[in-house]
Amino acid sequence: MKVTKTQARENRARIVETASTLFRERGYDGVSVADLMAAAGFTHGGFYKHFRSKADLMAEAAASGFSQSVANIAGVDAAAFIKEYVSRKHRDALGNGCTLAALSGDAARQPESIKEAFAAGIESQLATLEREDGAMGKIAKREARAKRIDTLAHVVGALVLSRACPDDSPLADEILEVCRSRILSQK
Amino acid sequence: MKVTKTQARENRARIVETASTLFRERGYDGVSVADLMAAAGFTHGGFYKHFRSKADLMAEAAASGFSQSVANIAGVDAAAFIKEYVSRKHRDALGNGCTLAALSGDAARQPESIKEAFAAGIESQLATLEREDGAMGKIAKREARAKRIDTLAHVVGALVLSRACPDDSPLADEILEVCRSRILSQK
DNA sequence: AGGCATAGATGTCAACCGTCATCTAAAATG
DNA sequence: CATTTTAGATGACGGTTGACATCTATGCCT
Repeated sequence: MKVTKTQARENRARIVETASTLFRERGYDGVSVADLMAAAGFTHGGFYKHFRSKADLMAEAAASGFSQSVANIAGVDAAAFIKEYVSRKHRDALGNGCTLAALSGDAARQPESIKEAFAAGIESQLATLEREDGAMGKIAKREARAKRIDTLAHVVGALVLSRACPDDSPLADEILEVCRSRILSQK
Repeated sequence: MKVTKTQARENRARIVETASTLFRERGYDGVSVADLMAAAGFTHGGFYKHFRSKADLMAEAAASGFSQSVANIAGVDAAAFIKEYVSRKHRDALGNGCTLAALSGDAARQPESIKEAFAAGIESQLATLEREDGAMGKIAKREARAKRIDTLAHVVGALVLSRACPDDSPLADEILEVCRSRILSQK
């Protein structure tokens, strides 16, 4: 059955959003096109009317995940960001959490087009963390960027490591708590 | 054809080692049992004479990767470890690099038995980094462990993020260099 | 030396993969 | 209102997946 042009665009967006969540939960190889379309409420056939390939969707879904993250952290200061990011709640919310933490490992083995989406996602994440700009010299500016990159890597590493531990294991929580307090104090 | 008992044990070990490398390169879902056995020089049929399932092998391969890492960093001091870990060479050596950096993202979606192998791997990694023990009070000891956990998360995050960027992209190198110098200086 | 146990080869299984050709019914266009 | 366009459904394709049953030839134990 056919559908309004606007409806079709909405459906497409729904596929991308569903994919974004599903990929974070199960990884790129853990989600088939048929799974995905079923989760979005369609049969698998229509997929290729919207996307040229699964890889194309992977890149779009990543971009969607990043812009969702950016929207979530817009307006919060560095300390609040760290506290939310390095938390049990975030760790246990795989499908709705940060795309970087959930899929960077997978992205490393994917085609260049997806890595480009990740690089763009990292940059936009860094730009959003930029809260204390104002008047700054060149050196201070470079230093501020370095600090943001370093902090981002740090929080991602903490989350990734904690998630690799068994659910509810002491080590998983210890990693989170230790890293959270240390990242905050050295900011 | 049958084979000596020792030969069979060697063959089994070869399968585990091959798996350890292949999994790091392509992820758990990116390596089929047939691929793996072929890479180790066998046909796929014999696999289930050695392992109860693919998941069983995944856990063993992870353990093998961790003990390889531990052997590599035994005897080096913290600064040298950081310099080697957060380097282009390590980043570009996926199959021979740290299992934590290559597969933690995948492990998060795997059965509990594999996460247990990762938790054990993290602990042994921490124990190996323990170089400056000597006489220490309880508080100092806890502080030292916290520092090691924090550093491990930090270096893993740096590598994971750098690998998610396009090959030879400026951002990939920037992340590595920024994080390396910052982790070293704040040690 | 002879029978048993077993490593590995071979082949098969149903389920699944990404991709696409085809059909359809309704929306868009005129 | 007639024509063209197209979103989505259906179904099929060649290939691959993890798993396992079977066979065979050989090392092992008595």
